[in-house]
Amino acid sequence: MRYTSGHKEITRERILRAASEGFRKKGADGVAISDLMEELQLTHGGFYRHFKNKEQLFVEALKKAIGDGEHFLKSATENSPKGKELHGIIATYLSLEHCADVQHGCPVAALATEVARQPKAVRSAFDQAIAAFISLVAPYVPGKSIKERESKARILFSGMVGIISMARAISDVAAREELLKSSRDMYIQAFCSP
Amino acid sequence: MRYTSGHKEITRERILRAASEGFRKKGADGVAISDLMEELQLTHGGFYRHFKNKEQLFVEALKKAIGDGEHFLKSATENSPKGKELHGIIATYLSLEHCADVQHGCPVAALATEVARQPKAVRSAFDQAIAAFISLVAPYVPGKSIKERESKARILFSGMVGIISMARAISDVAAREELLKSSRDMYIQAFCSP
DNA sequence: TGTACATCAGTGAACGCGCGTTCACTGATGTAC
DNA sequence: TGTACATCAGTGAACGCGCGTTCACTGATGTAC
Repeated sequence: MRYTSGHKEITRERILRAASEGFRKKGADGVAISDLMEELQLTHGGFYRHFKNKEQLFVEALKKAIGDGEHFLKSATENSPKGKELHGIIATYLSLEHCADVQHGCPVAALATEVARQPKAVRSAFDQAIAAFISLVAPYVPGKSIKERESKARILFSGMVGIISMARAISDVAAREELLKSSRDMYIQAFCSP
Repeated sequence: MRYTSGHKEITRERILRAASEGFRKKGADGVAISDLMEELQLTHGGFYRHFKNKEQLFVEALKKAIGDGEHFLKSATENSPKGKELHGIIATYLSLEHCADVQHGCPVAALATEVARQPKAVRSAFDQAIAAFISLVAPYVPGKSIKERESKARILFSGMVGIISMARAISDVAAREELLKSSRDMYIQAFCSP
């Protein structure tokens, strides 16, 4: 072979990373394969040595983004002081930094309205993302039963997704920051007290 | 002229209505001008007698959808029993019917993540939609000052947008209905008590 | 009232571009002998 | 150890399609005279 062993897998990973950021930043229809490959100093023809087609790329890129999100969330809660985990999650999720950094942020907040129109394979991956978030967050949400904690976690997550996607759509900077700040306060108050 | 006076404006309105529903259902990139015109039994060439280009169509269609939303909201609150207006707004917005009927539903919930990537003209229209919703809803939100009511209305709206767009993205029907039901209860409880 | 011309909403062929996908080819390395 | 052949990640031209946009044309009605 022309390249060292493991080379192919490395290239595949590079494509996936670029795609997972590209899709979040530019949307499901906003990423052209030729641009994506060019970004990695490759030509578009080689893409099909790694993926069957663009849909497969989208699904795998979404899963990658979800995996990153889980990892981030896990390490964030582990590094939070005991009893302050949920507070930390909310403050981070609704931060100016997360809002400004679409390409590295939560894929659900970046792609929610578009995913609703995607084929089944994509939507199933999405279901997984939500389930993952819920099971990671639920333990820190106050509530009498697991069911209640999970239900609250779902509402919290959906709400925060809405805030971030709205904040990104708003063109007025001051209004955006005000929304983030006030919702952060309100969500912490609503979800972090027993 | 070949057509009766007022004919042109009627056609323009028909195009706008079809577009405003089409964009909500299929997304900003999902509506082809030729399909849109065919739906109205017209040919694609005539489109440019009515609109400069597709971007203008999108902006005007979005504004139309926003106008419809305001109208709907206004009549809904007027027909609610006194003191129950906010309860009615939340229950309607988070209903199964609204969730299932994207094309006639809230344009913000249908297009939020895509609008963030659109040009300024679109995003300004979006800002207006939010402002309109807020000023219509704020009077019914409990709070000490106008500022507090408006701030709460913004958080409520963003949260509901998130719930609906997530519910639509989720492929599992039972999970979707559970999310809508439980969030409806929680939002009513959180926002409708003084 | 009748005739000639202007208007303009709508038609449909054509253009150009972007983009997903295919395919014959390259050339460095691995393997068989 | 050396030679012949196979492999396959990556190349870049080419294909085909969808779609936004343009444009010469149509033909019924309005207007000027």
